[in-house]
Amino acid sequence: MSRTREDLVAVALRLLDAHGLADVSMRRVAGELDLQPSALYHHVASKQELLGAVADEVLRRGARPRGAVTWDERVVEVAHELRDAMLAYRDGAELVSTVIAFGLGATQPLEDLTAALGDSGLDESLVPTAARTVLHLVLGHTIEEQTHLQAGSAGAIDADPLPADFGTGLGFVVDGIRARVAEGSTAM
Amino acid sequence: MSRTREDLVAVALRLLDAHGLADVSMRRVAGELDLQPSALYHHVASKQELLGAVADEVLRRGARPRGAVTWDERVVEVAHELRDAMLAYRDGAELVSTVIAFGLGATQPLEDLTAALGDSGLDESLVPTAARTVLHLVLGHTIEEQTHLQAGSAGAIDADPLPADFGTGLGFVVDGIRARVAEGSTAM
DNA sequence: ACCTGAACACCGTTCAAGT
DNA sequence: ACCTGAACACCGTTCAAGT
Repeated sequence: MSRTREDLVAVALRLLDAHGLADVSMRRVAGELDLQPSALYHHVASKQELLGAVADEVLRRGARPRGAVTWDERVVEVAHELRDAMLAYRDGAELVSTVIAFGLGATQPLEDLTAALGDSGLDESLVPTAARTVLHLVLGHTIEEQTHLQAGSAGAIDADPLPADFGTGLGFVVDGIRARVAEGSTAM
Repeated sequence: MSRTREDLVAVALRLLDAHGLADVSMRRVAGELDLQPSALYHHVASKQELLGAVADEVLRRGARPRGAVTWDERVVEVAHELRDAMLAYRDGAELVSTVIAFGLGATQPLEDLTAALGDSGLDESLVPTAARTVLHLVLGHTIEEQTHLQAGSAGAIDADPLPADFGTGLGFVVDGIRARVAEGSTAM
């Protein structure tokens, strides 16, 4: 039977979780599918496109029902969902960050944050910046957290404390946005 | 004459700025110095160590005299210095972020932010998280800004607006930290 | 449409041997 | 101490040819 794009994504995701991002190569993916490397290019245009699809799959699998009603609780909810989705796969945070940086996928989190902040009453010219500020914090924190966790699980005496607390860092940013929301509404 | 470690760093920095991070390879650096690739390993232990030294050099060259006296002005000053230092070299933000993530250098910015926040009156247990929150924002924002600027200079009709404003995003974070400082001092 | 086989132009790193 | 030469074990991508 002929392989599908979904087969490539599934194999790449398995290699990612088992061996890390550095071991997700086109040649390895092809080998797992008993194909020549060149055959992959019938299903994806490039390795970057494949990684984009893998990142989207990581986020899709981490999707959860949302319960928050206020904008600030919604932002915190989306941030936690994103973090947990990335932590669920080895090198997940590095993968998603890379894909976002190169503009090849993983656009949902920014859209969700933008939607939540659109309901905040924040001046609409500030919404894109606020959404990106939250996104950058979540990505940066989670890369650091995951590196730390993976380093701990492979060796070390075990479980020294994380260098930063996610909820606290997120609180700084949300509090800063909230202050600007209040400022805007009193100026009206 | 025999080459020094500083020669490798200088060549790598030149390749970085001229061709981008992807073109900084051990073989290219060796070629520029008329050396065999294996000869580089007499001066650095690995490519990662060389990139760490290059990142430190980028930051060293971007160092400026500091004028701010209050903790919040100092944080903003350090943040702008870091951003400008990275923007001064092609792929500078990606390089510094990678080096920080892998723990191979570029430790000065976090130290500077930690020092500034140590004078804020913020509960000392929150200082590491606050410093990292600022650092993650600066790195994430600047990677995005530099990608956008480099994409614009290579092609496009030119200069569409940046997706986020640095000062505004930094303001959200600093305001959030300031709110916690105020909270701590009233609780005392 | 899907795949093979072969090639092109590369990588980082190790190690015996030379001076 | 510093470097060469050769090797090892890889990369992403293209393209003519097969079925």
